[in-house]
Amino acid sequence: MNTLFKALSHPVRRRIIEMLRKGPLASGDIAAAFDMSWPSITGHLNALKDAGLVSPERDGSTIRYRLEISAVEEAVAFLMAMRGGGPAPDDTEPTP
Amino acid sequence: MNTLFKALSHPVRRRIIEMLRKGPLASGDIAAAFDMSWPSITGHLNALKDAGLVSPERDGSTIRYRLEISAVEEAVAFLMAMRGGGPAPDDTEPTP
DNA sequence: CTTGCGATTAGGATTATTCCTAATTAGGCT
DNA sequence: AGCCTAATTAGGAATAATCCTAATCGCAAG
Repeated sequence: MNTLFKALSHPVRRRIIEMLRKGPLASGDIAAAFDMSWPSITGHLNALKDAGLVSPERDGSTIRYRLEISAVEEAVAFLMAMRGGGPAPDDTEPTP
Repeated sequence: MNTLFKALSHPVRRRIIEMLRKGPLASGDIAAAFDMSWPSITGHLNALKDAGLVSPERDGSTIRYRLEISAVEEAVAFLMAMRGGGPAPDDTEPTP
């Protein structure tokens, strides 16, 4: 859960998620959309992957990243549980 | 929006939010619930306040913090817009 | 095999977070 | 006034995040 919210805490990573709403994109296409070096984007993609928010799939030489909507849902559910009257959500996985 | 998600990205801050679900709490009561110095908790409370997630109210010598549910809703709405088919959410306020 | 393109890893500099102790402010009480 | 409790601010050390350039890996043609 911590990895998930940490991943969501950077504007570039949120923008990447938005870009992937319409479908998977190649790493290079994502990098081209930012005024930032390609290796930096790879770092952000790794953060998103570690959070379960995206998953890479190879297709020949290019690597496409697909949005994993379930992880977004997980974050939504957590926040809803946070403000709702139900049981307190379990926020395991403390800072490593 | 960035301040909001940054505030949500720390487990202690999320736990503070959970604590405030049932009603406002004094700064000291919050600090007592953590194995952490009081000044550190003050720092986290300031982060939450800057994000609009909590608001302090003085009552005599104690200061009580109240959860601002609207800010949580804002985060929920943003995430739902992120995975939904509607227009892309505006993620203004880039990294300062 | 070699060359080229897509992409990631490695290493390092810079900046931001996090947390502590010590000092300070603010209010209530005698 | 003086003192005590509640809480914050100040300053600094340790850690983590961010971003770059240079080097490397993986695959597909020629």
